[in-house]
Amino acid sequence: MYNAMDLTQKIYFNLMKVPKGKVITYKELAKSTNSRAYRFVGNCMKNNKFPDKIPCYKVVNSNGNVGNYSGKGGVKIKIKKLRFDGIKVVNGKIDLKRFGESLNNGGIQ
DNA sequence: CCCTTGACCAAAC
DNA sequence: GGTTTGGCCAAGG
Repeated sequence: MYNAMDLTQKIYFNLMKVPKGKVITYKELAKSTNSRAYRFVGNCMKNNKFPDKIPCYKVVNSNGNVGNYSGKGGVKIKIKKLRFDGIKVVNGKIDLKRFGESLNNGGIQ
Protein backbone atom coordinates (compact mmCIF):
# COMPACT_ATOMS: atom_id res chain seq x y z
CA MET A 1 0.00 0.00 0.00
CA TYR A 2 1.57 3.25 1.04
CA ASN A 3 4.76 1.46 1.95
CA ALA A 4 5.00 0.43 -1.67
CA MET A 5 5.49 4.02 -2.65
CA ASP A 6 8.97 5.20 -3.54
CA LEU A 7 10.59 7.57 -1.15
CA THR A 8 10.11 10.20 -3.81
CA GLN A 9 6.38 9.57 -3.96
CA LYS A 10 6.08 9.67 -0.20
CA ILE A 11 7.86 12.99 -0.14
CA TYR A 12 5.47 14.44 -2.69
CA PHE A 13 2.45 12.99 -0.92
CA ASN A 14 3.43 14.32 2.48
CA LEU A 15 4.27 17.69 1.08
CA MET A 16 0.75 18.00 -0.26
CA LYS A 17 -0.54 17.48 3.27
CA VAL A 18 1.02 20.69 4.53
CA PRO A 19 -1.89 23.03 5.28
CA LYS A 20 -2.20 26.42 3.70
CA GLY A 21 -0.42 29.10 5.67
CA LYS A 22 2.28 26.69 6.85
CA VAL A 23 5.68 25.63 5.63
CA ILE A 24 7.88 22.61 6.25
CA THR A 25 11.62 22.22 6.29
CA TYR A 26 13.58 19.83 4.11
CA LYS A 27 14.63 17.95 7.20
CA GLU A 28 11.14 17.66 8.65
CA LEU A 29 9.76 16.55 5.32
CA ALA A 30 12.34 13.80 5.14
CA LYS A 31 11.56 12.85 8.71
CA SER A 32 7.87 12.59 7.91
CA THR A 33 8.76 9.82 5.48
CA ASN A 34 10.76 8.06 8.17
CA SER A 35 13.99 8.90 6.40
CA ARG A 36 16.89 11.21 6.96
CA ALA A 37 17.51 11.96 3.30
CA TYR A 38 16.89 15.66 3.57
CA ARG A 39 19.36 16.36 0.80
CA PHE A 40 17.50 14.04 -1.47
CA VAL A 41 14.31 16.00 -0.78
CA GLY A 42 15.89 18.93 -2.56
CA ASN A 43 16.71 16.74 -5.52
CA CYS A 44 13.11 15.57 -5.71
CA MET A 45 11.89 19.15 -5.81
CA LYS A 46 14.35 20.03 -8.52
CA ASN A 47 13.33 16.99 -10.53
CA ASN A 48 9.69 17.64 -9.83
CA LYS A 49 7.60 16.04 -12.51
CA PHE A 50 4.43 17.87 -11.50
CA PRO A 51 5.42 21.51 -10.98
CA ASP A 52 1.80 22.56 -10.92
CA LYS A 53 0.57 19.87 -8.54
CA ILE A 54 3.28 20.03 -5.90
CA PRO A 55 3.71 23.13 -3.73
CA CYS A 56 7.51 23.02 -3.64
CA TYR A 57 7.53 26.64 -2.56
CA LYS A 58 6.44 25.53 0.92
CA VAL A 59 9.71 23.76 1.55
CA VAL A 60 12.30 25.87 3.36
CA ASN A 61 15.61 25.53 5.18
CA SER A 62 15.80 24.53 8.85
CA ASN A 63 17.35 27.83 9.85
CA GLY A 64 14.31 29.69 8.59
CA ASN A 65 15.88 30.76 5.36
CA VAL A 66 13.60 30.54 2.36
CA GLY A 67 16.11 28.42 0.47
CA ASN A 68 16.36 27.81 -3.22
CA TYR A 69 13.85 27.43 -5.99
CA SER A 70 14.33 26.48 -9.61
CA GLY A 71 10.81 27.07 -10.80
CA LYS A 72 10.13 29.96 -13.10
CA GLY A 73 10.88 33.28 -11.45
CA GLY A 74 13.23 31.70 -8.94
CA VAL A 75 13.26 32.60 -5.27
CA LYS A 76 11.34 35.81 -5.87
CA ILE A 77 8.28 33.90 -6.97
CA LYS A 78 8.74 31.46 -4.13
CA ILE A 79 8.49 34.31 -1.65
CA LYS A 80 5.56 35.77 -3.47
CA LYS A 81 3.63 32.53 -3.24
CA LEU A 82 4.47 32.16 0.43
CA ARG A 83 3.15 35.64 1.13
CA PHE A 84 0.06 34.85 -0.87
CA ASP A 85 -0.55 31.98 1.56
CA GLY A 86 -0.35 34.40 4.46
CA ILE A 87 3.19 33.52 5.49
CA LYS A 88 5.30 36.41 6.61
CA VAL A 89 8.70 36.55 4.96
CA VAL A 90 11.11 39.05 6.46
CA ASN A 91 14.47 39.63 4.84
CA GLY A 92 14.28 36.25 3.12
CA LYS A 93 13.50 34.43 6.34
CA ILE A 94 10.48 32.84 7.97
CA ASP A 95 9.58 32.43 11.62
CA LEU A 96 9.31 28.67 11.89
CA LYS A 97 7.79 28.89 15.36
CA ARG A 98 4.76 30.46 13.77
CA PHE A 99 4.63 28.97 10.30
CA GLY A 100 6.51 25.68 10.59
CA GLU A 101 4.54 22.44 10.31
CA SER A 102 6.15 19.26 11.54
CA LEU A 103 3.55 16.75 10.27
CA ASN A 104 5.03 14.06 12.47
CA ASN A 105 2.27 11.56 13.16
CA GLY A 106 0.28 12.70 10.14
CA GLY A 107 2.67 11.79 7.38
CA ILE A 108 3.25 8.59 5.49
CA GLN A 109 6.19 6.68 6.80
C1' DC B 1 30.75 -1.46 -7.61
C1' DC B 2 32.98 3.18 -6.79
C1' DC B 3 32.43 8.03 -7.55
C1' DT B 4 29.94 12.24 -7.94
C1' DT B 5 26.18 15.27 -7.17
C1' DG B 6 22.81 18.16 -4.75
C1' DA B 7 16.63 23.58 -3.91
C1' DC B 8 20.57 20.56 3.03
C1' DC B 9 22.12 20.63 8.24
C1' DA B 10 24.67 21.47 12.60
C1' DA B 11 28.62 22.67 14.75
C1' DA B 12 32.83 25.06 14.80
C1' DC B 13 35.55 28.91 13.80
C1' DG C 1 26.58 37.93 13.01
C1' DG C 2 28.77 35.35 8.73
C1' DT C 3 31.46 31.75 6.60
C1' DT C 4 33.70 27.13 6.39
C1' DT C 5 33.72 22.10 7.28
C1' DG C 6 32.33 17.63 7.64
C1' DG C 7 28.45 14.78 7.52
C1' DC C 8 24.24 13.19 5.62
C1' DC C 9 21.15 10.13 2.08
C1' DA C 10 19.46 8.40 -2.26
C1' DA C 11 20.17 8.52 -7.50
C1' DG C 12 22.67 8.30 -11.60
C1' DG C 13 26.83 7.66 -14.38
